Amino acid sequence: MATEQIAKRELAKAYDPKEVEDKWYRLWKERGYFHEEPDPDREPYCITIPPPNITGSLHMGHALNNTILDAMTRWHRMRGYCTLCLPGTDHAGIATQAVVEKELAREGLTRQELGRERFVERCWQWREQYGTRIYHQFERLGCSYDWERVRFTMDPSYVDAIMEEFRSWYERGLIYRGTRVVNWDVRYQSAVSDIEVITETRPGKLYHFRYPFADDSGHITIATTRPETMLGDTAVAANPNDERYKPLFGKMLRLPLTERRIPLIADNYAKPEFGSGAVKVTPAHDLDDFECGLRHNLPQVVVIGKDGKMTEAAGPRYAGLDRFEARKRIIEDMEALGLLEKIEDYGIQTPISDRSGEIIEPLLSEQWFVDVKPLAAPAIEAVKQDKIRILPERYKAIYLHWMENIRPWCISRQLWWGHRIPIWWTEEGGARRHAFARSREEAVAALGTENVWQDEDVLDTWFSSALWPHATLGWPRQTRDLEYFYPTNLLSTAQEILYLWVARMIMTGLDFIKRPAATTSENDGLLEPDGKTRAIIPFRDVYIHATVLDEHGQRMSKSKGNGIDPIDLIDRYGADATRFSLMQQAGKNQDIKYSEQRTDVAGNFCNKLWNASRFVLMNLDETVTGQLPPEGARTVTDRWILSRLNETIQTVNERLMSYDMDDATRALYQFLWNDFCDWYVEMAKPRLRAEGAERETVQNMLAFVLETTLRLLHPITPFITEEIWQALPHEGESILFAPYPQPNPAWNDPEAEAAMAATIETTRALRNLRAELGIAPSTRLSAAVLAAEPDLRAALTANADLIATLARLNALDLVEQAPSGQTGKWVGTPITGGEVFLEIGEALDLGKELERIEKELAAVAKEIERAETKLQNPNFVQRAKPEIVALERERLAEWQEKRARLEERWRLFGG
RNA sequence: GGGCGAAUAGCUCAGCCGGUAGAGCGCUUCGUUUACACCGAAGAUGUCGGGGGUUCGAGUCCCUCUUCGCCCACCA
Repeated sequence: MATEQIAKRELAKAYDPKEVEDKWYRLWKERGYFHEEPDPDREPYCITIPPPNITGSLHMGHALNNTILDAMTRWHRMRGYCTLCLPGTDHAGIATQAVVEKELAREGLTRQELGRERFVERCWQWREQYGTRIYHQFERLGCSYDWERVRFTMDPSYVDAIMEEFRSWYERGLIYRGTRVVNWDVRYQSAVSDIEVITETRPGKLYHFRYPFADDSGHITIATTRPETMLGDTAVAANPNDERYKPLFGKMLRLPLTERRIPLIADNYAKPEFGSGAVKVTPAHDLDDFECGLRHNLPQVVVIGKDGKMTEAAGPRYAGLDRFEARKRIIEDMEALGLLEKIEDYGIQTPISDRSGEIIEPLLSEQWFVDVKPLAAPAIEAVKQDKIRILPERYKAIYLHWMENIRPWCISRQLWWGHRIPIWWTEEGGARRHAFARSREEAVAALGTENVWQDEDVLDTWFSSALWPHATLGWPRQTRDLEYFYPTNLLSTAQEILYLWVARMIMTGLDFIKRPAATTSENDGLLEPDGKTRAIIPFRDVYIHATVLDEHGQRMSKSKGNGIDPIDLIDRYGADATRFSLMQQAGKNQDIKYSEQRTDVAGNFCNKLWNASRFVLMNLDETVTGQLPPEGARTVTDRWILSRLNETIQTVNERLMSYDMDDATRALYQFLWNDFCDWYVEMAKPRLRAEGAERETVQNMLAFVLETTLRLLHPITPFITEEIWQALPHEGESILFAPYPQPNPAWNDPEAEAAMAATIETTRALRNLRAELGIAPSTRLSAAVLAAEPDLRAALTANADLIATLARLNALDLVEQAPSGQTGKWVGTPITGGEVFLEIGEALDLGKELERIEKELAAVAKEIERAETKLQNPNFVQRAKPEIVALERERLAEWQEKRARLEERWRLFGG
């Protein structure tokens, strides 16, 4: 196949991304290019991709991230690393349960009607059917992931890892059962963790209620945004230093609408400056109140149930009402009792469940928690010591701050889809006991009775994804993959899951993966207190990519309908263009306003590459090897393009290394379009018309530079580069494994760069003259260059013919002195170190030419004035760095010379 | 309430260690020159958000204000 391509040495006339991309992806995959076995003779490079939810389909954030991941993978593969990029998916507890429940609802069913077992079966069916759709989308994007190593967070081997994690933490007492106020999602009827709650300021009301003293000696006013919780109040608190309440502490109040008597207590939690200074305390429905309640031994009265409806404890008048219905009735009732003092408009900080969008109900309930403090300590150290690098650097501080203030992690979820908590219970004589067990048998053995049942809850999805890097590589088994590929190299992800996921992977990695210090390097992790083992980091670099927003800077969301579908972009512009445009915008920025115009531009770039390649290919003889011609054969332009290429190679490698993909992409764009196409290819044209050595040299140069550029571009635009590379003379079976270009100091050539700069300036000056005089490009003229400076003369000697061709002239002569006495035939304009002239025949309008010269003179005068002012400032001359002063003097001299030449022409034309 | 980021041409964005403000798109004028009109050539376009400060010199460093965005936070 590949050999047929080589023999053809041509490309289709029009670039069709779809055809090229489908063909190559199939081939790469068939040939197993993405799969590598551990190779001890090479360095490993490994990425375990952030597993998308099985409910997910590719969005722009995925497209950006996976382009970055694949580009990094391809770059390292080409650099000779033994490379693994491991894909997978996440079972996504709440999200999946939600879609399956929705599906059931269409059939008129609820999960309760179906029963747990059958519901979980339905979830599995769903995942079989739709759970891997996104893999195909990754393929469309060109991701070179190892499809032989895909992992799912509910694979049996992955479950082993979760069991091991749970067992270890449970046995060490890090997992505990606790009764606390948790964030309750009323829609899904499950607890969610703090970081799955988003706070929104919503317009609302602040209600001021009066609570009378039990002895009818007056009342205390309290304020609340959630009146329905008052039914669960078990105290009113005021600040111990609040003079207004000091004499009253200990007195009892009558809680309106109930028969309850509650005390006025003193607690620092009450802020004297807020409202009346007194605050109602509802230990069962507010985290602060809960803690306050613990301090004062207050009863906890649950008045809102898990379904969001009022409980029996709320009293017969309210029980069974929805929480917001109850709120209305309570306000009415309080008003009727004359206990509603006032209602104010108020912006309420409202907790919203990230998943369901429901208002979170803080609720007292029994849950499983992980005490993460001891796990956080090493995770802080590893980042502080830069064993793990977090980029852009600003996220390091954010991470550290969060980790240092980390709170217990609620890991139980009242869902059915997920990993059921491996805890078994038994009850004897009213006393309950529990033990860790992977199965009923283990449970019976552990608890010593047949009367056992498993905990009903499942684990937080992040409890499983926290193990991703090592569990996907085989842990808890000591596999070859784990040994070789761990620690992984890069974790690139969105900023919103820095805490949810990244922090937790760092904690589990360091906690579970330990290796003998002697066999590891200092960079691999943290030395344990015993001095003999090392806790190993999960990855070396964390890169936080930008958020992709729409072109108006709005977050893309389904409800707003402003999302861009990357697959749609790929269909219309090609995966290469989509990837290129994403990489062009992927740097250290916080967000990307994505406009389709960027993809369009990237598509044009691919097209340009395609056509330039067609040109090169159609000008190659069969004998061309694509080897770099020997130094002696290279012309100034050849040396120049090599020098430019070398700089590009250096920039691209450096910038990829620091995750400045935007800079790398820009450098490639500019090199290919401006240096290679605009100048080198144009200058190659006349040389290709020559015969023999001259033609052969330029053919080989074109092939060599283009082939190198393709390799440089391949991580960003994999498909088009493979297609063209196969048609060019090349070594190897696929560009995937071709060596990535490395800088070669020998190609660095300031002399050639200077000569080309002069050539370009001269060409432009001539074109500009022509355009300003309105001479049709088809009119052939003669021109002359007066090279007053030896440098300019040297630079131009070799390129005069090329300049003539590029400026579309009959001939360009290098002359000793300005053509004079021929007013009306010659026009001229100064350039650096000399002057260019165009012989335009008799048609010149003298008045117009004078005007043109005067315009130029005015511009030059401005520059001279600026430089002179600067140089006349004694402070500048004395204090600025000498080389800066010298440079300024040089510039002034240059401008003065230009002025002299212009003035001379002005006089010549009768000014 | 804390923290972070952004503000540069009409639009989207580059500008590293302070030393003559750049690109792409759009715009104007030309153009079928044997790769490309998804192109080429020539052009026009800026109080670098405001105000202070440091400096011979500030888009770049410091302070401050304004606007927008993000993250964190238990204020009823």
